Amino acid sequence: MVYKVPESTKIEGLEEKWSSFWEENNTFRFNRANVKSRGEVFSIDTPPPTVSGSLHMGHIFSYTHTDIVVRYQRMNGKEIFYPMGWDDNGLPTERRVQNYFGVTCDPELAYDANFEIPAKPFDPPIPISRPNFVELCLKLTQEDEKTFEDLWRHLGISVDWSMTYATIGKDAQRVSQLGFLRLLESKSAYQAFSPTLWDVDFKTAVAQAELEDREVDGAYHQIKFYRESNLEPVLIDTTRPELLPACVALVCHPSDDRYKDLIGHNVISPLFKVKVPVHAHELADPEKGTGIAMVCTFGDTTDVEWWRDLNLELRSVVGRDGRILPVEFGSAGFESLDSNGANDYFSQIVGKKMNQARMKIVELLRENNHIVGQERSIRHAVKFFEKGDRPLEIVTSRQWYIKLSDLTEDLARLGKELNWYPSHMVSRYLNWVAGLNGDWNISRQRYFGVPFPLWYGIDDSGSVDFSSPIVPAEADLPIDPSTDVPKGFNENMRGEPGGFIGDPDVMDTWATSSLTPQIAAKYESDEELFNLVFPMDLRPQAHDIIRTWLFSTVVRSYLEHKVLPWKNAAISGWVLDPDRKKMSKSKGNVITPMPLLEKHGADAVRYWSGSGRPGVDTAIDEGQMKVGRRLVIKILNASKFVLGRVENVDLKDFDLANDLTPLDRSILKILNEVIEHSSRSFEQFDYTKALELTETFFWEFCDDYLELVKVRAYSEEVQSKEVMSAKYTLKLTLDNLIRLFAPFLPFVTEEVWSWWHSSSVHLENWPEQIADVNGDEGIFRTAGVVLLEIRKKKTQEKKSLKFPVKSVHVVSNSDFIQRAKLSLSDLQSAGGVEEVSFQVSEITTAPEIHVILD
RNA sequence: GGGCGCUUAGCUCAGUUGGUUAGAGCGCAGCCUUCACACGGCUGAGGUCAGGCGUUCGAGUCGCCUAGCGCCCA
Repeated sequence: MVYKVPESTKIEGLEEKWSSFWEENNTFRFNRANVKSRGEVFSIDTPPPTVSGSLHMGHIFSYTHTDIVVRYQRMNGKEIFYPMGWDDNGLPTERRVQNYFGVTCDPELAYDANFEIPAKPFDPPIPISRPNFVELCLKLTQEDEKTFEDLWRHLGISVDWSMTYATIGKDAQRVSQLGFLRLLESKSAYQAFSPTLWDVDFKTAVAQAELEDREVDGAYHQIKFYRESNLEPVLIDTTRPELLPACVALVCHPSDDRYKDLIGHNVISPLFKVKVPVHAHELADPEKGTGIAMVCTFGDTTDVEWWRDLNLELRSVVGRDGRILPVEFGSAGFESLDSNGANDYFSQIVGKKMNQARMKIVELLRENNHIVGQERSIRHAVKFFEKGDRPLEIVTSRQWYIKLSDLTEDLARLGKELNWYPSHMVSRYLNWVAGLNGDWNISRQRYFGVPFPLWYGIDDSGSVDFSSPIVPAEADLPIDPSTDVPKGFNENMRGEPGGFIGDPDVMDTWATSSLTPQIAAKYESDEELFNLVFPMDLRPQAHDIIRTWLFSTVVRSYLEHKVLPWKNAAISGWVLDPDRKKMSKSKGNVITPMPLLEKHGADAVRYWSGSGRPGVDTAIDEGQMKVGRRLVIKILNASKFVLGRVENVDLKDFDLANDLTPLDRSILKILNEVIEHSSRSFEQFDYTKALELTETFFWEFCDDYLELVKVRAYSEEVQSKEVMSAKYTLKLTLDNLIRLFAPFLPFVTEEVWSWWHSSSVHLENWPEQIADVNGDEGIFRTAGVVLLEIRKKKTQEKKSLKFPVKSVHVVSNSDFIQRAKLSLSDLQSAGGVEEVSFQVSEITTAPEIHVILD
């Protein structure tokens, strides 16, 4: 074809030009017709980004790493299965919808078909029905997805946009519900009425993986209990005096002599006069407070352990809204030695929020002389929902769980079987698995999520029978139990005696997100596809979601398929702000990607990303982006030069062994090494090394090789072996360099490639070593050393680089001189050297090169 | 408290299985408008490899200890 080398090169506009070219030509479509076996596919399971959040540089960073590897694998002959998912399921979306439209969800309301989206948010917020609310969620997430997709296209992420999925989409619902029914069948899922960590603002249960310890201010209050036998006071320290009415026992350490005589006896609580037993338990810390603690149902997770281990009574006083529940002292479970007094005190805190109840109880204790001394301020770790603002409470409720307790050994083994990049990340996973302290609660009392595909029968007396759920047929999935009706019932039996109700809860987002390999691969709806791509080759993600996303995906894959969901996990680090601080909204140091992409160009931003090794936290560095941009410009210009002189050179016409000069063979030898090392690095997911090797070689190629052969390359003497050798080498080297750079800099490489090809460089073969080169790399290196001395002399003399050189005298060992002689004419023309002389000296360690200017 | 990682030039980072004089880029300084490239190029200065002890003919690299930083878990 006729070369289309532009008169002047320009860097702007490459993103728009080539991203639409790729879209129009379906360049990155997964085509199963090209594939005969699983081995010919490279499949990627990326954790879908949360669309209701904003895109940050961490996304750019991590997704670029993946894309670099993907583009290498594609050129290396693999058919690429690279779908993009959107995580639009769950709380972040609900919260965003509430703020964006000024609405709240009230599940009691009926659907309003005429509901109109407000031009600006309702103020104050108005309640709407659950179906209306879900509609708004879907609408907003679609807009968000568009923004995300635009950014990915701008960045040149080579996903197949025809395979996009959403974690709230029909397929995701089907797979999540199917997965759940299978777990139910295998008894890996069970429901229980038990203490649950509860966020009082979101009004939902929270799982272990969503917890976060935060240091908060608290205060110890020293309260008097009284021995049943002689009413002697027993002092306990507590940070939660408001839970006094929920106290069910006191505990001390079995070896704590101070309280030995109390164990097995009762004490009486102040104010409420409830008789509670004293027990010994290993978890009581003799160093903490007075060494004897009050157990309440429930103040924290230790209370839950004590309650279980010691078979204590249940006295719940904490409501799901975080307020004190009404209870009746004197009734079953709340027996008191003075019911009237207890109810009188309790009436003063009922309905109050925890903080207010605490102040009131302290006041009452103090008035009645049940408190010792002043409160002592402390800072202590308290459990929070990672997205929440108030400490978690523990309430007792019906929840669905996935059993993990008997899986820990298998999960640890699977973790070790996975190839981790970098390898030390496995310890994060093993650490988490070893620390698991319960089963996985997958119920959430929320609205926007995948519903449990279950109904419960209602008996004739009107009470719900949770013990034998009614399940739909797998073929009917997905279903919504709040609108769909189980077989054998009709809609007007909903909520009626003898009828049914749907499970009101939705699944934890992780219960869906843990199935992304199955969702993307269309498990049980496209068996052929699933078998071609699962288990996936690569899971790329950041290290902060090992315990959540990676872990839960391994769990689900093991429970459903008994295998790992992927072969490799590439863990990227975090992006830090330019001062190496973690970026966060509260610090106000978040840097958004689009302005940087527009300022430096996508290739330049990718260049910066590509310099971040797997697992290493990396600071945003605009300097690196500038370097990337300079590299892009250099590629354009060097390509323009090379292609301007080699149009009529046919690479096929050449006999490498006989037609090439020693210098030309030398640079090709070095190119071969770059190809070999770069490929090997890519196989280890060490794209950074591959980039560095290619970049270094490219600069050598430009600075030294192009200069050395310029005169030969300009010649039009097509009969001259030397001239044709230079042109051949230039063309071949450029051809390989562009392909070596393609995974990193998809836009500029495609641009340059288009100057002399009609196809996409991204579908070309990854470079292979050039055969029959037989080069001595020392020849090029030697020429480089001499050239450096010539340039140095000119620089020192403040002369331009084209200033002529009268003579160069080289004193060195015979090896060096022999090599220098083999590129003599190139050296002379590149340096403008009139005369070169050599002197062999085997005692000289470093070569002496004397340059005399005119 | 347990675990993982990091500490190399002013900054950001490479440094293979231990092996001459420890590398790169940025920044800095100086120079060059050169016929691919000023959205450039060339040249240069700059390091007690966190500290200590040990193994070794030889340690940035291996082992132990100490300090500091970051993260994960409890």
